[in-house]
Amino acid sequence: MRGPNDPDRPNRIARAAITVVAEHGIEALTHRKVAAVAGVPLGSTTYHFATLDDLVAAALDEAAERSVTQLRSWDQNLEPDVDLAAALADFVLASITEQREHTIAEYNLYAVALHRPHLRQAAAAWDSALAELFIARTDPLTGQLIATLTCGLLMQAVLNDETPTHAELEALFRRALAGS
Amino acid sequence: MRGPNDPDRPNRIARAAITVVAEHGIEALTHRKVAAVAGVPLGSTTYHFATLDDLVAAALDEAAERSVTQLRSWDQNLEPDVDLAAALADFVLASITEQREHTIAEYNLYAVALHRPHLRQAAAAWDSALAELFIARTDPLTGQLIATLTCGLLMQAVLNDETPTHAELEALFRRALAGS
Amino acid sequence: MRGPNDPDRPNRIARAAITVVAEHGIEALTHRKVAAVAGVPLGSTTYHFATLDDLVAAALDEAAERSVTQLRSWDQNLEPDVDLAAALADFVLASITEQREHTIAEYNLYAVALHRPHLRQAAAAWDSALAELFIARTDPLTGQLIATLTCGLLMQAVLNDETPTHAELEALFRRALAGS
Amino acid sequence: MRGPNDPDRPNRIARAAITVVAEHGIEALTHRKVAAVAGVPLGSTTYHFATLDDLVAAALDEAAERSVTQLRSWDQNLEPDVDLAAALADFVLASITEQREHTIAEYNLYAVALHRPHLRQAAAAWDSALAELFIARTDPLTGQLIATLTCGLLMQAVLNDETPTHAELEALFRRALAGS
DNA sequence: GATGAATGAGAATTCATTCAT
DNA sequence: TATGAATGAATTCTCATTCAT
Repeated sequence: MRGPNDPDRPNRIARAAITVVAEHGIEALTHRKVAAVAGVPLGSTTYHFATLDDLVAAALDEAAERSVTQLRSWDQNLEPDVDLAAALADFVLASITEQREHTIAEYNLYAVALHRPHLRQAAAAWDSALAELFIARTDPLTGQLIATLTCGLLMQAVLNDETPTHAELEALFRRALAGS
Repeated sequence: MRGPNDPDRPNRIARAAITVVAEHGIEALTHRKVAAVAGVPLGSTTYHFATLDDLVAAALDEAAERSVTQLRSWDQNLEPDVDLAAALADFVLASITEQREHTIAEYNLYAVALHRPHLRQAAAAWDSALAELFIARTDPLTGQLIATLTCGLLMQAVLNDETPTHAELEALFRRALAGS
Repeated sequence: MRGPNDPDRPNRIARAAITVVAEHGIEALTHRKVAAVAGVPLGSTTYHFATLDDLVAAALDEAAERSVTQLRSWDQNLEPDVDLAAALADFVLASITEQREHTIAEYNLYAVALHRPHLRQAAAAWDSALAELFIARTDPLTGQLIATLTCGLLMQAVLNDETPTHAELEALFRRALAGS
Repeated sequence: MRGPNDPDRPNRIARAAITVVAEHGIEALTHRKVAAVAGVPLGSTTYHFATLDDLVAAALDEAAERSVTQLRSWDQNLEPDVDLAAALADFVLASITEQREHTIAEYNLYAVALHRPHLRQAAAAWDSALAELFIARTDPLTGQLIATLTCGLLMQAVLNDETPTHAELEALFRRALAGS
């Protein structure tokens, strides 16, 4: 259902906003571009998100939620006796290849949250979810370490034109997990 | 010297750009705001940086350079027998308190670099400098680990309203250094 | 009765329009604001007044009617041997204090009528009523003089931040009545 | 001189604003219409008058100033032994015929001033000028009476489709002057 | 070299109006 | 009948950029 009464329209608009941010950056996020990408009339974007701020907030929420959902699903699908270091390397690689657009959008939106206090909560939620999940699999200190490391890795990796190898990533995680 | 012939004007403009980005985000960076913050005429900003893109690039270069310079100076001033974990915790804390504006600007500018390939080099330089420096103090794997962890920590810390304690930071670094 | 079937709704909407005009001026009159002030759904304003022009016309009619009604009631309640100059001063004072909002709205709506020929009739009606009434109490020339003077006084008074004193107003009216 | 460097541009824009208001009312005053009437680029209107409020204020000032200037010039050109009642009738007639556009604009702008406190000063200045001038020719009470009467007459006359006759106006003024 | 006036392109946003329900 | 979701048109306003001085 994609007509004027599509109840999913707000979501579609938010997802389009994520795409625009991923492709052109937050400074290129305009109602017009989002409308074009979402395939909805211009008025529809302002109808559902009265101000650009609302749109950014919705996009940030949506991105964070999708991210956490994906992370949890990844976590739950791990084999019981999985090699965590290798699995984490897989996760990071997926995040910067197939999920690249999404990861880039997320970091952009995080950057926006830096100077919009009311968006910080959503941004912090992802960090917390990451940490909690890894803590559950290891211990508080190691979990936090892995979480923060992952955050840094993703950021550095999407910024670099060269994708790190699985071996490099795995070595880092193995090293981080070593002391536990 | 602050007149029309001040040879430091380009730098002053670039620094003003960093301030604007730190305070209002990249999407609020305009020639006008920069001119106002720098205390120079509007025409001066376009004279020295023909397009807004040039200005962003200059700001990113300046931010990265300042950051690396500061990092190196921190490194060189460390006592020979310093406790690295504690020193790193100090560094992170300073980055998110006294240097907060600068750190925020830096992450904003990195976010911009995500979708402007020609800016990525400058952004990646900071990552490299960080890694090299820590590698020199430890070993390749540990150094990379510490560098990436620092990157993640700064990002997370600057996003959170609560400043992490020195103890928490130190514990994380100590844990990361443990296996070396 | 204030539900969907309230037969007074059109009137309530028209009165809300007067309030909006009084507070923010004709250029701020929108269906949305009127709906909010009237406490009715947005659709209700367009249902009863298909276009904004219709709404303005209804507001002008309502304002003129209220004004005339009030004027007549004031006239009928005058003591037989009243001092007309003093009574007129009372009337003007009341118009720019208790009735201030209404007076302001009226002048705004008159201004609108200046370039909407079909609204001029309603606007002119108030002038006529005023004149007729004063003529009945005096003579054609004096009545017209008093009416026009009142019109000017209201406009000037409502534009000035300082309220004229009763004595000033009375003196003016007494002077105007002097020749009769 | 009508090019980009015409120093009279702000004035021309303000005058165009008066024309627009006179023809279509304050609610139709837009930067676009003013630019079209003034024959200047759209950007020029916002360059010289950053907000629509500024433009309205400039128009009001200009209208009030022109009005006062004209009034003073009329006053100074009166023959020493002129019949004031007849001269005033002439003045009013001219105001609603040749000067009709200007008079209408003025009343519109006064209406705007009703809910924009910072514009009221300019509006009140015209009233004061009118009163002072007539007071100088008569006495305080009569002068004020004539001034207010003139104000009311102009308002009523521009609102009516029928122009009052010279005789009617003269009779009113003669009656108002009678007691002096 | 330096400046700031000028302008055209494009932004967010608002809203009258329509129309399905 | 009554509503409010939806949209396209129009508005104010901002600004990068150009260019005469």
